[in-house]
Amino acid sequence: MDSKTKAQYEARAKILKALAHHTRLFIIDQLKREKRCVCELTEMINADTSTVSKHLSVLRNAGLVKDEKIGASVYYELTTPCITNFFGCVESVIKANAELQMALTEN
Amino acid sequence: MDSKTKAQYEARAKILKALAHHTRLFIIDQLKREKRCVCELTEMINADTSTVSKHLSVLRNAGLVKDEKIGASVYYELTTPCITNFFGCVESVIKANAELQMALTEN
DNA sequence: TGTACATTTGGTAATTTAACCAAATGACCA
DNA sequence: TGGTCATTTGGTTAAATTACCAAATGTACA
Repeated sequence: MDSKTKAQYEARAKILKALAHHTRLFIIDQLKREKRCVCELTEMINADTSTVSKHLSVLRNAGLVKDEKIGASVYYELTTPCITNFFGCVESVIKANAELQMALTEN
Repeated sequence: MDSKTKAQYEARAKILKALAHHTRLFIIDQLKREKRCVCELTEMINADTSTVSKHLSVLRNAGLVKDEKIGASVYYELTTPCITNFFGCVESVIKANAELQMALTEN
């Protein structure tokens, strides 16, 4: 694997790393529906505001969301909604794993 | 976020975490083309065999690949090829980020 | 049986991640 | 201006991740 190829995979991995946390996946799902400010998201998620803010900055650094200040609040929205198309396939992996597990425990 | 919902997002995050490493993304791309054994993958990737083996076990634990022993070799293949459909959207995020970066550095 | 090859597993050190608290910054309004 | 709400940033700690080396396990074959 040459260094150029490696850099390309690293760029992809950066995006996936940003998605790879349950709180951030929840945020993505919420933003798919509508813009939300940090305080709204914080209320939905059971965590400190600073924790939610940091999750949002991870998503922002990956280019997955953008923010807009309105009054004292900062609203976040998805930059690339296609990102949620992926979850269908993720779900099918989860379902397949569950079925495999079922089949194994039957014995 | 109730505990059931949280568990669902954690299940998704587990899959994404398994994908979130440049070496594992490379492996996924290779396996999309054809089955490969650990030694073939190790030769393509510049890393120790044990490192590659551990990456494969991460993918296996997530249910993304399955293995089959043939002679002394273990061949890996994708369980759910749809996983690669996602990369198109990931690329579009990367491209958008690059364009944004260009626009910013122009000033 | 002995040797070589393929793979996995265990151990260690360095790095990254994530959560919370506390403090700083910024906006709004009485 | 002073107070309050919204958000971000810095600091600390605990846990997870990754890479490599060394050693164990399994397969094939002379």
